[in-house]
Amino acid sequence: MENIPSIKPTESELEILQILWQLGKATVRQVNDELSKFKEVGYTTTLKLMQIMHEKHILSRTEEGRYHLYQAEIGEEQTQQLLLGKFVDATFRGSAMKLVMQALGNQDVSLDELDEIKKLIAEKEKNLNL
Amino acid sequence: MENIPSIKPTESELEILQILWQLGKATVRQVNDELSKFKEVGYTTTLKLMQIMHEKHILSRTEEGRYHLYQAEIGEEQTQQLLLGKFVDATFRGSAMKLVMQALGNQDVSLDELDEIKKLIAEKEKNLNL
DNA sequence: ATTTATCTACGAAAATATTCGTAATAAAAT
DNA sequence: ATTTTATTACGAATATTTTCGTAGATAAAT
Repeated sequence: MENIPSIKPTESELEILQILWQLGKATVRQVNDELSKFKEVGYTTTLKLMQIMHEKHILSRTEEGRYHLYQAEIGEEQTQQLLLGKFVDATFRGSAMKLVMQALGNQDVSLDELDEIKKLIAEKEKNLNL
Repeated sequence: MENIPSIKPTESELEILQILWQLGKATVRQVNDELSKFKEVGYTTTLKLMQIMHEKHILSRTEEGRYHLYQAEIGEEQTQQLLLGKFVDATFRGSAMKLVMQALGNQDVSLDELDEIKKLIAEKEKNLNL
């Protein structure tokens, strides 16, 4: 880990990353099984994608006997941060504020979660006031 | 307007939409000039894209003498909402909460803006408590 | 009136992303 | 031992997105 991602994973790559962030290490078969739960995808398609991701150093892999164990080389939060920045720029013209307002306004967020957000805001305000 | 967007504009299309949302109506030349401020792009490239967007009913156009005036057919907030939903799913596994936390934590948000967000949260809580 | 500049239409090239077929290999099952 | 199954490697086909060259038309400039 610890390779600041500067290139954006594609959508398919992100799907695979999500699975690997959850599983830690996994074989192509495992990843493909997970993918198959929500989309039709051939085994060799997944394989090829993971090989490409390996070439790009998005994934590392170790040989375990006959097969390969793959692992994400870029961190989840790190990647989310990168994608979030680009998304804010492209979709909200750089205004994180607008994005947050829309997300709070229209996506599902529970009371407890709102509380957590309030805490975070309080923290932030404290820091900004220094 | 009033055509709920279900297809996602591509990145280039979104760039053009951003400009048209700002300008209202505009010619290809105007849009291309705006685009040129932050990226190299040939006139015919922009033209072609806008023609394609017109075919897809993302843009409407009226003929004014020799040239065309284009206008966004899908609303800004509507589109942001659509893209936000997909983005939350793809990047934050559906958790708007996580997205908001990350956005507040790491993107630039001012004190005033935090205040606004607090107000929105208070509103939301009121509604949820009913 | 001719030339120059500007616009649209169109097709196709280039770049990028996704999918999959086939072959080689090795393990597992019969 | 042979067959079946599962795996990787590889190349190429397909699909999608982006870019741009060329041609035709019309207005503007000379």
